[in-house]
Amino acid sequence: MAKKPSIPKGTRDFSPLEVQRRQYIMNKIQHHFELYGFMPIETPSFENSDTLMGKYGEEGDRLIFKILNSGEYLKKTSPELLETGKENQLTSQISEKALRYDLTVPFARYVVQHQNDITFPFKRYQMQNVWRADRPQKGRFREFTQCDADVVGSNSLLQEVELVQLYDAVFTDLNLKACTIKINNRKVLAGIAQVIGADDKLIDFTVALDKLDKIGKEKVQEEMLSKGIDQKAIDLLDPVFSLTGSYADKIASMKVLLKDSQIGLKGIEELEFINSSITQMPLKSAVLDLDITLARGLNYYTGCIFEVAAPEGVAMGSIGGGGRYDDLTGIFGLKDVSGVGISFGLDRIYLVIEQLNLFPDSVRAGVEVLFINFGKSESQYCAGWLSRFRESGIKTELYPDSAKMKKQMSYADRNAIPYVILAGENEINDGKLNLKNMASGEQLQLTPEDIISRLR
RNA sequence: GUGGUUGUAGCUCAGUUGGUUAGAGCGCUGGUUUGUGGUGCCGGAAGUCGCGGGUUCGAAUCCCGUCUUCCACCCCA
Repeated sequence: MAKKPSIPKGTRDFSPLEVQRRQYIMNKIQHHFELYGFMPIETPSFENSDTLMGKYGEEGDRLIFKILNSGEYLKKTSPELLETGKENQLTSQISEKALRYDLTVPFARYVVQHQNDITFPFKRYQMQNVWRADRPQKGRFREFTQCDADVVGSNSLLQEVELVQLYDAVFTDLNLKACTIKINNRKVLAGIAQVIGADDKLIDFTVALDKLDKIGKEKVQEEMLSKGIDQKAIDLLDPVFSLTGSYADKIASMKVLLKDSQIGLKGIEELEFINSSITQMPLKSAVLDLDITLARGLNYYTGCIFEVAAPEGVAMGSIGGGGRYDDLTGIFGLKDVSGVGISFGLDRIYLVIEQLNLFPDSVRAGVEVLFINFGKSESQYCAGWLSRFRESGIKTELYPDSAKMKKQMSYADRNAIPYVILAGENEINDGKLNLKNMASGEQLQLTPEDIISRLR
């Protein structure tokens, strides 16, 4: 046998059942996107490199899949550059295109490029693959699907409120109870950094703080120290480390800490508004939780940030994330257009639903009815009814060969086809069909019309 | 990018201190009354033991390299 073919690491094939289940999730998400007034768009799988590079931070740039130029790609570069190995310069010379890393940046590019055709505020959704040159691990792939909904051209905090409700609506519909929607605000983080006198270390500070629930207070403090944040500043952070209680309690203590930071208080005010709005229209199954340590999110976020954690007991990274970005389109030359959006991680949601056994049995591939093939004349008799069944919306197939009954029956069995129809000489003479229920074994001689009305 | 882990039939895995034709279960396939599947019984096909190199009389087994799997870190959906 020839060497077995394979696929690149971090990619997957999907079986019929898996595709069916992915579509089940996507259909729910799409349904709610549209209920909330979002319109679909699609963008190319790859963009010009300069559209993507520099938007996700240094780490992000490293993880962008670059596409090698076609033709004589070394022509533009010089031997010296190859020798010295200055990768950044070299990459930009031999690669001018890259696979998209997320859907938000291409969307910002889309908005700027088509600004004259767009009526603001513009609400779009997009469900497409993205690629990251990451090392695969649990729930992490190099090719995966994101489902994004964003609004650009509105500063209103009502958008944030709606997006929280949208998260809740989708997860409720997927029967994924008790997801935690964590919320924080970049302004609050900036405020804290300001108050402790570490404005210039904002990124290091937030990255370290983000790890609090994972590695604990001591380790976080160590990391901050090692990044050059001084002990006095870290001492000032104590109230943040020991923040407990309800959303409102946390807000109250943060107000005290941030009393001298204008930007910090602005962030608190935003968080307060969202909470009071949600309190008036309670979520159906998700929990909104203020998490001051939540810092992640890409470079471009400026206001509220979101992250969704799977239900308790499921070990999985975040299954969704998003936030407000005030100036993403500014990078592409369109000022003063604020955007806010959320993303659903299809692949991780799939894994969570699978682990919790929440895929409905009705989500399955394959037909509902198999006609057993008894031979040429019998299958011709069936052929007419096949079309009638299909026109009635019943997924139907005829076994292609007049193979042994055993083989045909076990085909039905293994494909979990619920009904089999036997039509041999006797049935043809009576003008009937023999309908067999595979689960119960029950068999009935019925007219084709009877069967259609039963199955429809 | 860092650290660890894995790779033997289609699938899940055994394989003893390196020693004759590499095994099991499941699956596949044929038979078991010629119009009846999921359980039984009997038979069969299928693996240059991830790939490349090395040590050895001899390597699935030891060494080196490489790719792959999975996990943690970094980062993220």
